[in-house]
Amino acid sequence: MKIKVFVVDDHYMVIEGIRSLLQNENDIEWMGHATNAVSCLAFLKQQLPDIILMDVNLPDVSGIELCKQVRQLYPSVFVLGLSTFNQQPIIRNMLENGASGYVLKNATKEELLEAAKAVMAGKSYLSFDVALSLRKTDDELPIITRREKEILLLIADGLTNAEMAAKLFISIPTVNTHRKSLLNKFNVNNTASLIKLAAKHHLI
Amino acid sequence: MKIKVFVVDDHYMVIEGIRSLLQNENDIEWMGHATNAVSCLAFLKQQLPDIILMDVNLPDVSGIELCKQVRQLYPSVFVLGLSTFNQQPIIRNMLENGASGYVLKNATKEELLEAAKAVMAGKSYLSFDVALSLRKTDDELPIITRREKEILLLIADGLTNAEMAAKLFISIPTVNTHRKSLLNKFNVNNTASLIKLAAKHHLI
DNA sequence: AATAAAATCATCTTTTTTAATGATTGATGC
DNA sequence: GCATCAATCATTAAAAAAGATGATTTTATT
Repeated sequence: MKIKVFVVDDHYMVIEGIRSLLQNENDIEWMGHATNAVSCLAFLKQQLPDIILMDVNLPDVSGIELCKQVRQLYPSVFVLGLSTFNQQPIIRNMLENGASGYVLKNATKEELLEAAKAVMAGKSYLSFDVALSLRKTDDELPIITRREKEILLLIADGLTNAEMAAKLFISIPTVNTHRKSLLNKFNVNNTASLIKLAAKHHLI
Repeated sequence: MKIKVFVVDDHYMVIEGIRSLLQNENDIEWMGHATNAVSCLAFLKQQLPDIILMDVNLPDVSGIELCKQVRQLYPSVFVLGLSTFNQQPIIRNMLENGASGYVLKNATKEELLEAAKAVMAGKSYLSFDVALSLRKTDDELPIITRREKEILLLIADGLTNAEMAAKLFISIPTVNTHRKSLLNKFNVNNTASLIKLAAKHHLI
């Protein structure tokens, strides 16, 4: 029984690369590809693969959203996240939305096959670097509350405390409190460092 | 006379994709690949391709640096930049360091061939989106001076004006002046917006 | 050599942020 | 029901950034 694989990625080179890597594998059946979320969903109405290799950066809908939809509509289809960068929040998000694993684009053929087989066996698979960085992140990225995140985004948009207070219907001292706890949690001394860190972790 | 092509990219999928796309082309001779700058330079000591397809994000040295070195050591070898994202400052930098063009990783086989031929004919080639965004950038990304850039980096590192002044052996008002002209040039009102914008454009 | 651009410094004012402390209310989880 | 945490607000003060203007000295560029 071959593993039916489908790829969603907006880069032809990557699609072609995966196809080329897997084409002579006896265990793999290539079902085709899509370059965006819409055509991926259209394809799934016709046929169901066993595994979708899914890039997280798609031109229309984000891979995270697509992953969520696919898993809801077709629970039998496993999703393997795929991307160039080792971005913890995104990877975390993919996994929370039903992805069975995550491989980076520098994966070898062997790693791809290993991942596919692990997923088909009901296990999950993470590239070594991904697993490593996910573990590290737990310690490094502070846990911030809903409200703090909201404030963070507004700070990044350049609002002053007064503007945020008006926008959120709360008092200026309250905004200030959240702001201070952000600085505390991220262990920085001023807005500049805060925004830089947040940008680095793709929070804004 | 076939065009001899060599690829430098740290993603196997991309290398394999390009190889697969070009392998049946009569005009193209595949010379091999490297996954980092060091092995690329090692290869060039043995043989010289006509064109190097070069990713800008390499694990050891940046593509920009590698491009510069290759062009200095082997002026007959053309470099075509290659990357996932349409990052204006990086692209600009590659071109300034001798690259003959730039293609995105969602390029089709046709586009790759067109780019290769253009480069061999002494022309330069830019993906449509790249050309578009480079033109747009001229208006959108302000030109900042050396000193301003220096200040920008220090602000992002969380230094206060006083700390920067001490570090750069200049007065606090001077730091302030640079800081204000940064806000002016980026057309923002405060540090938060400035850092966010700078991060977006990969300046910090 | 002349012009323009960059880097430097000064003064003064206003706005904003950061800091330090304390306190109340409501929700969540055990 | 009790403990914990999130979210709210208050007061006061110091530090920092932002805004407005003007001026001098290097450094590039033509």
